[in-house]
Amino acid sequence: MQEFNIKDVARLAGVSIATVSRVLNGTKRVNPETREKVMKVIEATDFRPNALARGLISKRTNVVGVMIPDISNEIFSRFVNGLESVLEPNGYSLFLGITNGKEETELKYLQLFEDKQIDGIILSGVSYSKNHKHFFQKTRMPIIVSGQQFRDSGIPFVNIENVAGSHMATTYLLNKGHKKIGYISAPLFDIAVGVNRLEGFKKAMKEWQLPISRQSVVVADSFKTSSGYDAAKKLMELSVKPTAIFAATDRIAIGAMNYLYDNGYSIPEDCSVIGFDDIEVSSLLRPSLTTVNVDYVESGFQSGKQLLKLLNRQPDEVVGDILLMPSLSIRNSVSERN
Amino acid sequence: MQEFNIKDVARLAGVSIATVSRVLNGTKRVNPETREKVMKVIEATDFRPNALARGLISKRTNVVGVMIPDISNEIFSRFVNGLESVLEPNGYSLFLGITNGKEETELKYLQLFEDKQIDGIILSGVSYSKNHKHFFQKTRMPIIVSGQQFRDSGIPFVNIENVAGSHMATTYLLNKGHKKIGYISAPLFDIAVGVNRLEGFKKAMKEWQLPISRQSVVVADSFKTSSGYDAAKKLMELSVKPTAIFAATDRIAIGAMNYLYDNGYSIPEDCSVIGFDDIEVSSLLRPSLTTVNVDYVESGFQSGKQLLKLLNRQPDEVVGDILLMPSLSIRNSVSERN
DNA sequence: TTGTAAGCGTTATCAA
DNA sequence: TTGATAACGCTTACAA
Repeated sequence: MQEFNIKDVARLAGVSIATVSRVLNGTKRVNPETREKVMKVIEATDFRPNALARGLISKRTNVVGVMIPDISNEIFSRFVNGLESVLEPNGYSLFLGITNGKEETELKYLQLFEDKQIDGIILSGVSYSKNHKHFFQKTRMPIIVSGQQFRDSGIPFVNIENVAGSHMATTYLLNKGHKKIGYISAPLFDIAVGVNRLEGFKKAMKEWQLPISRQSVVVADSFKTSSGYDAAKKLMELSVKPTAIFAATDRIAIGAMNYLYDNGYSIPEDCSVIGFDDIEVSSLLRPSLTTVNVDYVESGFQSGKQLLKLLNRQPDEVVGDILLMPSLSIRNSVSERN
Repeated sequence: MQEFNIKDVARLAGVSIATVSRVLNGTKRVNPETREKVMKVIEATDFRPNALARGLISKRTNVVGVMIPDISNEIFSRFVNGLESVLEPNGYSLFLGITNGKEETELKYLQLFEDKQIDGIILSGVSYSKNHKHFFQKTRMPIIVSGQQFRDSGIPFVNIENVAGSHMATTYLLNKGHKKIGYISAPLFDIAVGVNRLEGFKKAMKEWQLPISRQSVVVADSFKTSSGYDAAKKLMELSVKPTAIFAATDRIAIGAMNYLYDNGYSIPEDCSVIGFDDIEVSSLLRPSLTTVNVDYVESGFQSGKQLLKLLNRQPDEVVGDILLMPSLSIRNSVSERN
């Protein structure tokens, strides 16, 4: 590949390879004159040191491994975006592991990260099996997990205040006069998005001393739009129709909106809709979707920052967890109700 | 990092490191018994060879560098998705370079790819300066470029039939009876999306012997929704309003739709809208957007396949270019007109 | 079939 | 301040 190596540079500059290495790394003192001489050769030959050889001995590769289930999901791509914005300026590049949600692939990448002597790992949307746990216990790699937390693993996390977020959305609806609120939950195997967001809804309803009928909470089959569509159907076919629907994710909310649209309900007059995530589409829809804004770019940014802390930490320094507070993006899908 | 190395395995198995290496690589014949013995130690110790050391000598890293301007842009994230779906099963992992459109960052990653002895490069949405050209001429790395083409570079490309696509969309409008069509072009510095798509529009109009007034073609300031909004405003303020708007990208089309919606025009009754790309939102909008479907996942898939060909090619084998034909996604934003 | 030993291109250690 | 030289962990001739 590269014709030139450090040996050639040393020869051309009339010094030893050790000196060239010192110039390259800025380590230790080098006589300005020799330094100049070497630099000239380096520039003239366009020499660049082999990163593999470098990493082999120095044990540092300046690469961070990122593992996510799906890059074409906006939530993760924005996360990676935020990650990159803090890691790149600090000299780290990204090694991307896309798992498609398969545990087997997850474990494969975890091993690959070690094989390649990557400096640190960022995880988001990955499972937490016995095998994972085993890996986490054995490895010495710095790890940050985002959008979830691995209980008792000691792995620092960056997560969203999901409970507070849905509490916020529910309270907003309640303040607007809605009492009959239908909740479309995300699948409950997802603790953060499924369980926690439902919890925030229940909490707010309880605070207003409003009962939650069994039928008014529908658990969507998946995170897809179509599941929101189906769930909204169930909700609107109840004898007591809700005046507002709160969906655990924007995608699900959009499915619900489409059901309403397709069946002649006007939004928000006949039924208000509120979502969670604030994906890009939400502001583009007409009516635009009122939703809980989660800054996934920021989440990536913070995750990257935490990893940098782990990478540069002092022996006794502790890197804590981070919880990001969502906010409300008020748009046009919710109206007043008496 | 890894406590164990090949030496330890060799010692524990009572063989030489060369034998362990042979077992590891399946190269050359190894006595089944010794092989068994070694395998047992490998499994018992959970030994995994150091990829850096391996790459250093073998000159292969099983890593492909991917360079794109923005991962949070759906078009690129789907592209990466397609790429991964063909590269991962073939044993390659992705090294991701996000450039944010900065030439400086592009060049940095190009060098990084070489430093890290990456096996091949996939480029999409990158510029083509003198420096780039220089790099491409010097490097021996297999490269595939997608969504664009580097003239006279000899670099195989995978691209979309942009001219045919917009010709198709225009013809569709014409067949629906539209004669006064407003075209919102993407910025013209982008050859593929700006120039080529405009060309297809003009071609179709010419075939129908319809004149194109100067005002009926508006070049958007950017690829953003807001630019589509502004452009639609210009179009609808003309003395002769168009009965249909063709926007060079869905994002721009959505901006146009929002302008129409906000100003009391109903779609498609008052004005039809057609887009290009078929991003996810388009099917979610109400009315859903009729648009030219471009399969970016497929584009990534094909790019990956072409790179694999380059990586495994015979000395005299030629890897050609690929042009992907888009199709029409007919939805509800276009109506008949007399 | 197996082992010895020479690299791969760096950094790090120790003298000089 | 500089230069030999020994690692780093592996693959691969070449010998045995």
